[in-house]
Amino acid sequence: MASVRDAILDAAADLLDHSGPDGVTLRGVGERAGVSHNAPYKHFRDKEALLAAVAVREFAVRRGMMAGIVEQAASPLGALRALARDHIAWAMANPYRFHLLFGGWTRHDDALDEAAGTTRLAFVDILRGVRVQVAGWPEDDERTAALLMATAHGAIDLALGGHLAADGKGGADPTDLVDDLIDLLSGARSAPA
Amino acid sequence: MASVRDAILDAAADLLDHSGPDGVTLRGVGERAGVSHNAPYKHFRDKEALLAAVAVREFAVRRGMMAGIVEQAASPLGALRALARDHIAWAMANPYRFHLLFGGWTRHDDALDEAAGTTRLAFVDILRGVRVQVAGWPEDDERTAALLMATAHGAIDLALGGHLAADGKGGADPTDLVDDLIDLLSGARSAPA
DNA sequence: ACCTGAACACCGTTCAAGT
DNA sequence: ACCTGAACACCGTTCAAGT
Repeated sequence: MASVRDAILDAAADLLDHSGPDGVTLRGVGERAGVSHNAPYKHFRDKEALLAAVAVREFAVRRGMMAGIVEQAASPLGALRALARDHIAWAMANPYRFHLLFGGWTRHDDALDEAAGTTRLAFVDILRGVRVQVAGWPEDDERTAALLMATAHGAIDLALGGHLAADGKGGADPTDLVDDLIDLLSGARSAPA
Repeated sequence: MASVRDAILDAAADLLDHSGPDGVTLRGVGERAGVSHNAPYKHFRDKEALLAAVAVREFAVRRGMMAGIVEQAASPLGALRALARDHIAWAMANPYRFHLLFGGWTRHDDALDEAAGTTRLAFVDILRGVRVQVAGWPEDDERTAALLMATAHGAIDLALGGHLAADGKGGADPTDLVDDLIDLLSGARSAPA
């Protein structure tokens, strides 16, 4: 085991976390993985395909985390709140991975599309449970999922970019904002106050 | 007029729109502006400072657009909805500019910080008017602004990345999602349905 | 099938000059 | 003060070889 392919993926993920996508150089990956600077080309079409493979692997890990959180939650609404907290904490701690998974992909990749789609459907499934539990919750789970994903994604991206200053009055971190939205969806009036 | 500095900024903005930040090469900028490939260094510290200057200029243009839209609106709530539509349309039509202005900035830049801050405050001012007009609207304008910005930003970024497929059931474009949130904030129950 | 080393066409940035 | 051309240290990618 511990194939060269896996060593290359590990090296790429490491470099990504420490220096961002531009820091993932094929030469650096090769050195870290103990192979030549273009050995990666025997396993991945090019740098973009290598990063896509890193993303697919991380999507699987995230899906596993989600399942564990849902299992331990006391209620669907509790699961939703725990998922949001976990997702935000993961993104803030791993900004480059977050951007890799949920940012724009330059090229279409079937495996990546499927990994993202499966993860999204798992989330919609959880929302179905919330709707049944919470009176007055919106009917359209796909649309509510899109709204929650948009707010969480935007809050994270703005916070990472420093556009969501938590200092001074009115400061709110991503978790606060998503909690506000969940309150609104639950029917509590004047949630952000 | 038409200083070399402006010609360099125009060239950089052009290249950005057509090929993204990686497509903004100093050599390309120089050629397009009719100067050598390192003349830009006499006007900007480096490539990052050049892009920051492009962003500052675009922030000013956007602020002017905002003012015009607010002037023409029939009510504060109408102004908010029109602003959201305009912002989303601008971002979807100019994805690289959107990412440049609202994505992460690698380095701190005073002019950029001020341009973004001024634009944000203008938006908070508009929300104050909405709160007065709409009964039941949340009290904390800064926080409501953050929530609206997060949702719009996230919806745009996900849509640009193809993560918000409008095909199939449950599809929703960014404008729909922001409208849903405004409905929720306005007190309409079960908005997304 | 998997890997290597040399090579090519790019980059951003620096520097010694020029006006 | 503003600009240029050569040069340096990088990149991603390709290719002819090697096992």
